[in-house]
Amino acid sequence: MVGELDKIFDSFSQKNLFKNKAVLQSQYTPENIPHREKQIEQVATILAPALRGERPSNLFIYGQTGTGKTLSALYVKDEMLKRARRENVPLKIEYINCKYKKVSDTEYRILAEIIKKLGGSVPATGLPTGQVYNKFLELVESEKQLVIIILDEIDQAVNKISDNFLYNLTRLNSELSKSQIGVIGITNDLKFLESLDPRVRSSLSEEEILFPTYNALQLQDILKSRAAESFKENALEDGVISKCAAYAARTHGDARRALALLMVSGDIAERMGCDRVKIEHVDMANEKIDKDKITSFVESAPRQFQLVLLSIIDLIEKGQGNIFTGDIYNIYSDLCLKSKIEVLTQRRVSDIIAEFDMAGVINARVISKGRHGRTREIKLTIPDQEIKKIKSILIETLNI
DNA sequence: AGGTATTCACATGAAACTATTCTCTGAGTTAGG
DNA sequence: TAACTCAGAGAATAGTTTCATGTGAATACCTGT
Repeated sequence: MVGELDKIFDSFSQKNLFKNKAVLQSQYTPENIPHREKQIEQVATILAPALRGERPSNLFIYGQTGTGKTLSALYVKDEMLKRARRENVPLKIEYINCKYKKVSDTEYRILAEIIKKLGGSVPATGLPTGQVYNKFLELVESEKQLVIIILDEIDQAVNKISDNFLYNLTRLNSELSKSQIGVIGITNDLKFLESLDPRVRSSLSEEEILFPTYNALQLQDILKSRAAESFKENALEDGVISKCAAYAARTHGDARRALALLMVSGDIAERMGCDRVKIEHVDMANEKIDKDKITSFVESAPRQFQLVLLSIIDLIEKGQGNIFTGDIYNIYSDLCLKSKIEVLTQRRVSDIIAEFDMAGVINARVISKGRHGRTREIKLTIPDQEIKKIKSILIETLNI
């Protein structure tokens, strides 16, 4: 049955360029990680004592997005666990991503997450944090073992919680007798360390490793090795890979982006019925990625955000050159009144605008107009042809 | 003319408040022995 | 009597409001020439 269906699907898309698309997705862990041998080696060296049952130094990894930090860390983690199992070393390494909301972005949730991974359980909420700490300690102490915790995107956790959490975590060892804890922090915020409390800094970053950005050539290598597995033979025209690499290198050498670019290019080529991926497909893919990011953000944004954005678009369409916070707020509050949605304070709207800026939907710059005060000057980053489409999405979802 | 002081229109921060979500607890209820 | 249900208590979060303070430069206001 399944085989028959497959045949149908196969004949449907004759121009199947992919061999295994998953290889290009970001969750995929490749066999070898090009141009990170040195970093991986360093990580391994630092963590190696764990295999002898000694507590390794706390480690701090930093580097821009898409430089292979997480990948390398996970790779070392897997290798070490394999080894530990073989040699019967009581070692646990747990990976926590502090960024994904709903999963863990507060002290409580992170702890709960760790506990869950260690095999315990706590209610998702409702317990005093101190009790969760105890539970965690109990769990670690329940047998003699070494626990290494990898905290990815650790900066997210800290600016949400305060660095007390890290301080506690690094100090826990003094309360443990049988077991020990090691912490690996990963961040892409290069200034993160400076902003930490000195006490935390010194204990957390006993060792530091910087993951440099990839240059275009290195990106090409990465793309080539993945393309070989993901695309069918001869599916890529010459120059496609270097074009992807070049685009990604322009945005601080982000490998993740390079891979996404390659994948979307392949999708586009496939859909257009081409039997090879051409260079122009990469250009289209590049635009599409930007566009999709904005569209999905806009679609999933809360109502109030959408209203604010709609106000901005209104102002743009009225042809005003410069748009300021005050103007937006006026239009916005009118809009709210008309559609009977409660009006938020200017303070809040100001924050919403700032968030749009962060998301890259708009480009806001704080300027001073002298006697006429200080405000944000706002430009939309959505290309003109897209504005209408976004506007209709907004109107539709807002149901105005 | 050149120098200071004001002043605007918000930005930016911190604290406090609100609604909501989730668990746990224990009283009251039910069903079976 | 054990199991079950369900309202209420407590804890925590997200999203906001309230209050407070900060700020860059165009303009108003001096000052001495």
